Amino acid sequence: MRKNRRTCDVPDATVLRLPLYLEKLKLLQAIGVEDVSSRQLAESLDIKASQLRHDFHYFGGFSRPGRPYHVQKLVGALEQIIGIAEPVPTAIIGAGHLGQAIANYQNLEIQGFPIKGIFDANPKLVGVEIRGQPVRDMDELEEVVLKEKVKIAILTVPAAQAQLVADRLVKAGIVGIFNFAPMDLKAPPTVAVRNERMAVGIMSLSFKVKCILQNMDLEEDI
Amino acid sequence: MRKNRRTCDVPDATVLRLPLYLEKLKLLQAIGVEDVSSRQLAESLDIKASQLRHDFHYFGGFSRPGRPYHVQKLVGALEQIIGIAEPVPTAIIGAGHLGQAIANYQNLEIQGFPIKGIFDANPKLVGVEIRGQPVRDMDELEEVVLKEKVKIAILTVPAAQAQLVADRLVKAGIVGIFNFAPMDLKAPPTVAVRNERMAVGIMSLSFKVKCILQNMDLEEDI
DNA sequence: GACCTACTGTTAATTCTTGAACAGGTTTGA
DNA sequence: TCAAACCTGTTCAAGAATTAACAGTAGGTC
Repeated sequence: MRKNRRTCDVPDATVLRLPLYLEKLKLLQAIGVEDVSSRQLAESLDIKASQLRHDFHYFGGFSRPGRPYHVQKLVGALEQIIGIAEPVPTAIIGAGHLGQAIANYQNLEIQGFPIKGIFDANPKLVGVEIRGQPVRDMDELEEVVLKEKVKIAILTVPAAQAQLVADRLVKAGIVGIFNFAPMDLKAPPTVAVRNERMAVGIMSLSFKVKCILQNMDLEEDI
Repeated sequence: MRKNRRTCDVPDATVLRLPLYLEKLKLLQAIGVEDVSSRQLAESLDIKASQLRHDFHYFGGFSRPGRPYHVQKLVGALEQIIGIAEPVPTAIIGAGHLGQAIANYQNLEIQGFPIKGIFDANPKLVGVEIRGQPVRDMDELEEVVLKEKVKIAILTVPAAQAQLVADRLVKAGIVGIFNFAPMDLKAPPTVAVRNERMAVGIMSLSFKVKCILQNMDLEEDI
């Protein structure tokens, strides 16, 4: 019991690296590599080996000292830790371009997030088939969430409706919300929310672009 | 000159918050608010006021001591810093669902990133109109980048082609690449790259979901 | 004018992250 | 059997980021 609790008390920075480790390891697995050392794995991810071992140390016991990691075991362990050892039923709310883009992204299913429902309020979209399943009316939301035991909702509705929909999802028993609407959602602490902001991404890129251009100008002046 | 250089020597963590500040400030501006204190602004963003002042301190001189910030001035200053005071010509490479979703996201243009070209290798997509402009063939890429002075490219092509396209973009003189392909791009240091990984987002969410579910189980057991 | 309140810019302290170091354990090969 | 080459788990130091504290200014009010 204590161990479970400890497993969750991990820095965010580490949690964000776990998927990267998993991805690389699956790649290695696919080409038949059996063992990998912390140095090899870290190098391919452009981080320090000590950091990787440090990260793994939060969970402990991925290898025995002296031996490199066993790729397959490590993949299994990471899937357990991330919580995708069992598929996590997922729904997409909002079947606009972004919702469709995500629904069509087949890797989602492979990575452990089968799409159990796609919803939209627009009657023109309801009924349209996306990757073999129909877009459903928002009315069916609670019913499907309950029946399919949906745990995670991917929210791609307009900002104006995002909080409203989120409240419905929370009431329906959703545990995690992946929000693409350009606004920060509020939810009780029993629901995990991740706000994905495209604007943040492109603006932080723009900042760096501006710096590069300035430096180029400076060097020209010399 | 020195000041410019200093302006770029800012922690990533701070840079990532600048767009959030800007967004909130624009909202305030839209409803006619003229002044805002660090405490008010920080509270609405769920961060500490001291952190906000600390962030602004890297650039300096947004207000004079004793007086709150002037919303309009602050918006202008942040736009300068982020590099969107002048529009930044942008292109989208890959007109699949994700590319179309981004192209249709009108806020991009408003926020300073006008789309000067949408490209795809698929002949079936070439010519299709998206928000008033045709999808172009990849052959035209270099020409358009040069003519329209495109600075940032949004990459939504399959992982297998991402690096190839990126190399072409770099050669063509692109300064920033916003990469949505599930792989880390390599580029020379004169080109800023931001790799956006959806898998990382949903998996880190899954980790938290798992922790919440475990804690709920634990409490039930008591 | 004097005082009180609200505010910023700046520095100092604290907390979090990262990176280095090292104490063993394992295998290989002479 | 012993040494050399690797390897991990763990601890410790260095470096960043966040938060708190404070000095000093501005404006309002009596």
